[in-house]
Amino acid sequence: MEPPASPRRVTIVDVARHAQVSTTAVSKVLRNAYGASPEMRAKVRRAIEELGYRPLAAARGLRGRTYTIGVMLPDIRNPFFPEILDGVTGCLADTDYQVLLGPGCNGEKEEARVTEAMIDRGMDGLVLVAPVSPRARLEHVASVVPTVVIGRHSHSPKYDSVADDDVAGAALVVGHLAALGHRRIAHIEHHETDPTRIAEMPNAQRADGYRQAMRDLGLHEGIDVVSTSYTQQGGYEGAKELLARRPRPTAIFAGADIVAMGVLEAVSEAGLSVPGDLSVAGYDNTTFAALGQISLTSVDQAGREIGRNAARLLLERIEDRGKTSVQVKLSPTLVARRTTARPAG
Amino acid sequence: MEPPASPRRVTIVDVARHAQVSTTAVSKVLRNAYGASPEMRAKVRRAIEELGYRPLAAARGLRGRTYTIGVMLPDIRNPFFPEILDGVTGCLADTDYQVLLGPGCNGEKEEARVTEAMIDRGMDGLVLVAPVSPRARLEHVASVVPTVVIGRHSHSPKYDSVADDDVAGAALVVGHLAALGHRRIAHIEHHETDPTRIAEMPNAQRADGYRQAMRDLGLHEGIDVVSTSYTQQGGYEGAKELLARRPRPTAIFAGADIVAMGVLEAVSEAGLSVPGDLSVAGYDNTTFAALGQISLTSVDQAGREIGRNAARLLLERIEDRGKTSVQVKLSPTLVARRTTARPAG
DNA sequence: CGGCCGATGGGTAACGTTTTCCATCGGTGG
DNA sequence: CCACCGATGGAAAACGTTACCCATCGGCCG
Repeated sequence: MEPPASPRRVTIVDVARHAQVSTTAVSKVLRNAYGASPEMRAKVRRAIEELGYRPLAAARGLRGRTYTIGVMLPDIRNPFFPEILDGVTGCLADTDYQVLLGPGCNGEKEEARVTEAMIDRGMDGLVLVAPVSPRARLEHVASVVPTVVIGRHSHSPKYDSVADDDVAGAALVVGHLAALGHRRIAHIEHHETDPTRIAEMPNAQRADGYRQAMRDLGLHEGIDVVSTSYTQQGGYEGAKELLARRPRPTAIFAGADIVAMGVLEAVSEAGLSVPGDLSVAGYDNTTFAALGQISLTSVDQAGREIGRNAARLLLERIEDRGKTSVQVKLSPTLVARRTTARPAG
Repeated sequence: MEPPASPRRVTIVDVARHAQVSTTAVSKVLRNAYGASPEMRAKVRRAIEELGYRPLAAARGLRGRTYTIGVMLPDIRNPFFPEILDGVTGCLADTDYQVLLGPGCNGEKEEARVTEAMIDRGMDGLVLVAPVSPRARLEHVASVVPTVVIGRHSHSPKYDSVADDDVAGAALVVGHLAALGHRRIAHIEHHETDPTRIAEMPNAQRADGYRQAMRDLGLHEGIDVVSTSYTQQGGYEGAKELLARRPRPTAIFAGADIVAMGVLEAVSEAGLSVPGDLSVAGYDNTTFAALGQISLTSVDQAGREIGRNAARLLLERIEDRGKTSVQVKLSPTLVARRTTARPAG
């Protein structure tokens, strides 16, 4: 009575038979390959339509491509990453490629597992967003499959990279606060331990950019950096420490929005008001920052633009694996909101 | 000088040769299949280790499984979904299965594209989180590949479903507000148009639960529902409308946290204070809600538990595609925070 | 008119696994 | 001692697609 559970998938053979041509011909049409006349293409396309044929990626992957791009995000929770993803998918929407994401992975081990899994699944290209793995690991991945790395300030000949200019971003914040009249501007950074990564990571760049901007503005004496981590907890602890200073800083530049959230919590707990007693700025311009209740001054990284560039570079590299690597550096912009104002007094 | 770009991947044949056995034997070991002695297993495993062999999922998929589970999330931005994802990956961590995510897809068309893509890629099972596609579509997917649906209150014989008891969740909120002394408790719902979906969608259930709870508590006259959408904008507009009522409601139950964010914005714009002039509650207990600056009373859906259940059911269904379908309904809990209090006067 | 060439179409061997057999072998019950 | 049996191992045929190469066929050039 019931139709059989799995009515066997339509294959390229079915299409070929239905269109009265060879499987080779169908394959050529599928790939827009050379060697098929317009009439043939039309005939085959009709047959594909009529039969509802869809090529099986696994089978394609065995010989050619899987038409799949893998994107590795370090943390799904970070509201900055969806922007990047939108840029990537947007750029790939008109192509035959399909984007698949790895599950959030924090830590080298998880990263390795996910990248391996993607390679095993024959992905045609990988986009690694803010990976924490050492550079050698990234280069190994890139030697196996076309790869674009987002958010690392590295210049590898093996892969392309796209990143924001974090030094400039930090300078924007410092400049903004200084223009408001702040002198004692403190910074909360993410503590980096691994020496092989230290120069490449955005957090290090932001801290460097902060120091440099302070010096450039003649605020050398106001430099004050606390090392915790890019988490809400890290922001809370960092702020606790900074609020105990005498004299107290009049502004805190948190290295990430989530850090700023922790700062705001500590500040409110201390009975101080923002921006009356203290200005606070974040980084990433996440959804949090834009919320009316928070309205956090932050740095916007143009995530969509980053994603778009990454996708474009990846497609180019898939077409020509030997091409010389490219580094794209984009300029962030400042979004001033209600957590920053002139210092009191 | 340089090693060749792609030093050919290690295949099962290499392993077989290295271990001096047949490829069949290696395959058996890989799949823990019957017909291999302990010594043989040890020998093969050693060879795998020494050669760093990893099976190619694409090739496996052609005959057997790809050991890949696809998870479709409707919107990466919604901070509730990562919880579910954690539950799924956690449950699958000890297995050979790898989770891959579809990119955020809002709308039926995108959903169809992503599910098709996953099927084409030979995924062994699918987890669909809060899909908006009509039921017939879901059943079609489920007939092709083992599927678990999260967040739809449907009872299909073709797929398992896991959902929260949204009626109970709404009752928790109403009960909480009523216990605080509120009588005029308004609700902002997501407007559902499609009649085939209406009973299944969580938003409809929440609205129903709200009405029912109000009646049960004798607050029939206080029932007031505004239909907008589950977005910040929807919350903003809905609140505008509700704040214009005379008498004004003393509490607003937003159908989702993101809606509550819009409500808070409108309330603050109107010069009213929360919870002094108005209590506000959300739903989903997202990261937003927990932020100290927001501290929104919300309903926690135990996302991790949902994900865990979904993964478990999916594994069972992969093992036995014919098994009768199961519906799991979990109980939400209320998280009272600082946006709800006794009404003034 | 013969040879060559570009355009078109197809035959067939991969690709790396799993699956379905079949063979062997030592032991065991009759 | 023979037939049978469970345990073990392997040969070979799938799986659905693409890549490589060859065949054919007009037309065109010399």
